[in-house]
Amino acid sequence: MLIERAAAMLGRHEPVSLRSVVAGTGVSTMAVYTHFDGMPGLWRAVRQEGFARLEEQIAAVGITDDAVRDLTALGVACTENALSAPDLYRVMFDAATGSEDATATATTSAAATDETFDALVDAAARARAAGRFRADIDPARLALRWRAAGHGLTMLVLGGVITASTARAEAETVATALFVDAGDDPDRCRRSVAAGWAD
Amino acid sequence: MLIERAAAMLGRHEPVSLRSVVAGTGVSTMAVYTHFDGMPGLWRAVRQEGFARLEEQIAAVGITDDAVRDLTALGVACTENALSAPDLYRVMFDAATGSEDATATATTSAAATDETFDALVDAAARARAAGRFRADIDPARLALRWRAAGHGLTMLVLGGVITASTARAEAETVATALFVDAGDDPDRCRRSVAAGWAD
DNA sequence: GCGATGCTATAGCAGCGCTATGTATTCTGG
DNA sequence: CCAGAATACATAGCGCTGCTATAGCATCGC
Repeated sequence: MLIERAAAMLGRHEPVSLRSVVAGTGVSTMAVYTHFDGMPGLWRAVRQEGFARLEEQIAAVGITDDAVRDLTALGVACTENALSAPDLYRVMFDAATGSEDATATATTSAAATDETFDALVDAAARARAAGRFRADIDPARLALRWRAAGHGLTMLVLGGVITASTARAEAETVATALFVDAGDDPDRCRRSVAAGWAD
Repeated sequence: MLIERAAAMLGRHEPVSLRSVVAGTGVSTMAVYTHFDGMPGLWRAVRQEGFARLEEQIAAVGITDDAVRDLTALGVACTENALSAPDLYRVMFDAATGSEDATATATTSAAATDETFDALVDAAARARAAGRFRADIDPARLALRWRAAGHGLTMLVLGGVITASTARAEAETVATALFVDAGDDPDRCRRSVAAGWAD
């Protein structure tokens, strides 16, 4: 399928153009228009494919009785997904790539993000129910803070500003700071966060 | 100059192309090649212009005796700079935009980031010297955490995933969590962070 | 004054996304 | 089972992109 092909070319740092993506497949450029309504539609499909892969990786994170570990591990899964396919990640979250209308991209990203984001919110809610976080903590807000911080570190890695190992170390500190701020016990939080990276 | 023109067109959401940027200026397309070595060079120049403006806005943040407030305010200045010119911010930090070689963009961003980043590191160092942070805190690492979190929230706003007001609220919580984690007194930290937004 | 050097304008290249058009193929109704 | 309708296809070409080769012009050193 053209979507997988586009994603593969993206990973190989090859330019993905209307003509290059259909070259060798035997199909013509018109197929892109009948199936995807043009290149913006193909980018949209690639974006959804990226979110599907992210969702898959998110689902692979097991649920344990340590919800704080789970919450950490979910964030780690997002980051690992991004670093394993940087260009795809950029297509997913950067409205400029694919030169599509920014608002359309935003809608797609926001909707697709919600699904993968639910897992983090659930983990945060479970942690609160287990007494790890204060009762007045909004799980969605806490998950957003954690996800946004990870997203920022990831984007800086993708932009070449910092290295992946630096981001890894700082993410651990940030996670601990956020979760302790939400009410978790510092020592216990540190252990849970560390466990979140231990596969 | 073509750089300002390109930045202005970027802000007006107009497509910035070789021909469109020179249209009306009287100069020919060749000027872009003699002065900027092609479109990638022009994007590089626009990026530097963006960092210059950011540096200007960073410099406008006054130094007070409350270094934590200053550190917060510097992060706020970065965010405000981004939201006031979203497309320019994307060009600055997104390697894909301008379709330049990713590594070259990374080098430019990393180097230019260092200069604007120094102000945050200095503020963090002053806060540590004032006893607000623990002695074992690395100012550069703490500043990176704060900046990365703000960057992540900003990118999500630019991507349409969250609103600016949501980012504003979460940034305050994140800043407090990070600075308290670094050793600051919770109540005092909250006041300083809040003051960071109060212009 | 004059040759040399550097900048500029023009024309044209290959590539891009996209569309109009004619053809083939596949569903659908009787 | 077959005619008619609807859909998907390949081709050719449009206007645009970044870029470059060439020719003309200005300026500077001597």
